[in-house]
Amino acid sequence: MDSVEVPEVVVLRLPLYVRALSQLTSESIDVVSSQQLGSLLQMTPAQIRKDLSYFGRFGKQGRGYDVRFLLRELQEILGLDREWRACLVGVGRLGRAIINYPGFYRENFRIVAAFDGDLAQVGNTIGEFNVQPMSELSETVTEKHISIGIVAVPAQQAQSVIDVLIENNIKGILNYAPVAAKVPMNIVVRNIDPVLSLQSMTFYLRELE
Amino acid sequence: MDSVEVPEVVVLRLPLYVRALSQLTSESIDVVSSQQLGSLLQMTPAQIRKDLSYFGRFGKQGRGYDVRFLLRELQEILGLDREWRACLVGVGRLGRAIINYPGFYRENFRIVAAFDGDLAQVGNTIGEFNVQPMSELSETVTEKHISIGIVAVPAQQAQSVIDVLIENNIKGILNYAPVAAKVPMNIVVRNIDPVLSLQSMTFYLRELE
DNA sequence: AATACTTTGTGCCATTTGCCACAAAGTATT
DNA sequence: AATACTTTGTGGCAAATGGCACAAAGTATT
Repeated sequence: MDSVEVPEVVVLRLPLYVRALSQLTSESIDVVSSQQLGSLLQMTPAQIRKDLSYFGRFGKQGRGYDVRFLLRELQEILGLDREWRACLVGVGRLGRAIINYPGFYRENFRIVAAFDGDLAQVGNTIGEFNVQPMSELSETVTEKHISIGIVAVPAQQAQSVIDVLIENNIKGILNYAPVAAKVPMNIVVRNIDPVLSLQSMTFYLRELE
Repeated sequence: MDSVEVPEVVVLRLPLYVRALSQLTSESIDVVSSQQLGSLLQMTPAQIRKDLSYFGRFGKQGRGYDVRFLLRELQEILGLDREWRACLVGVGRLGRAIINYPGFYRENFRIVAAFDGDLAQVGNTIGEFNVQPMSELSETVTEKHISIGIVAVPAQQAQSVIDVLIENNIKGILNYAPVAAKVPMNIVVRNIDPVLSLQSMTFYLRELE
C-alpha cells in the first residue's frame, strides 16, 4: 500500500491527528492507541489506522503509537517540518484581522507581505508591513520565496486577484472571498467561509423550532 | 424521492447554489441551466440536478431554472427566509473581528449578544455590545431568542464554553477554536479553522518545490 | 512459560457519493 | 406541423469512502 494515490479526504484529516498529538505531547503523554485518539477526535479507531496505513506502519501491536514519533512523521508527511511563507492580498477589515491572528505564526506559517489593489491603502503601515501595490507582487513573491496567497478582497475582485497570484507562481490559495475560484488543476485552493457554514447549519436548526 | 433522508454533503452544497443564484439575480439573469450553474461553480451539471431533485422539481426541460424562483425555494429549504440570532462567546482579537465582520449581517445572521469568561472583559463595550459575563448567558439566550453560539475562545476553554451553550438550549455552534468539540448528536457544529486548511494544503505544495 | 489481554494493519464488504446516459418534455427553426 | 435543439429528472452503474473483524504481534499477569 505505497504506490496508491492518497485520497484527499485522508490528507484533510492528517492535520487533525497532528493537532491531537501536539496536545498529547504537551500533556506529556508518550503512547496513544487508535482507540484513545479516536475518542479524542470523535472518529472510529479503524479510520485512524486506515488513514495512517497510507503512509507506513507507525504503531506497535499491543501498545499503540509513540506520540512524539508519530507527530514528527505526520508533520514531515504534511510538509510541516519547515516554515511556509504567504502573502496577504486585501488589507481591509478582514485582512487586518488575518495579519493580527497569531495562529498562523504559531504553526510556522509566516505572512511576509501585504498587497492591496486600492492605491489609497498602498503605503499604509499595518502591523509591521508596508502595504504594497499589486504591481510589486511579482518581484516580492520571488524575493521572499512566497508560495501561498491569502485572498481577503471583496468577492468582485477575488478572481482577478487569484489570477494574478497564479501568474506569479503561487501554488496554494487560502481564499476568504465568497466565490468559487477558477484555477488550474495544479493549484490548491482552500476556502474559508463562515457564512456558508451557517447557511448549511440552519437547514438542521429549522426543524427544531 | 421524498421520504429519503437528504445526504449531508448535499445540504453543504445548497448554500453554494444560493450564492450563485443571488449573484445571477443581481446580474438580472432570469433563467439558468444546470450546465451554466455548473460552470460557474466548477461542478458537473448532473450533480446539481441530482442535488436539487432531493427537494423537488424546480426546472423546466429545454429551458432551465427560473433564477428567482429557485433562489427562493432554496432559501426556504435552508431556513434562510428568516433572521437567525447568534451570541458570540470570547471577545479577544478574533471575537472582535467576528463582531465587526459585515458578512453575517448581510445574510440575515444577527449577533445580538457577546459574552466572555474573563471578568476583565465584562462590561467593556465592543461595537454596540456590552460584554456580558457567562452567568448571564442563560437569561439572555432565552430573552433574545438566540439559537446559534459562535465560539471564539482559546482551545483550552472551548469545550466548557460549548457545554454551557448546549445546556442553555443552543442548537448550532460555529466553532473557531481549534478543538474537536464533543457534542450530542442533535447539535450541529461547524468548524472554522484556517490553520487546518493550510496544513492540508502544504501536503500538495511540498512536492512542487 | 503459559494464558489472557491489548492493539495494530488490512482484506473485504457495506454504504455513500458522483455522474453517465437516456427518456420525457420543453423550445427554436424551418 | 415537422424537424432539430436543449435541458430536466432519474435509473443505474462506477468509484470512493468507511469501518468490521480477524490474524499477527506485541504486553501483562499468573
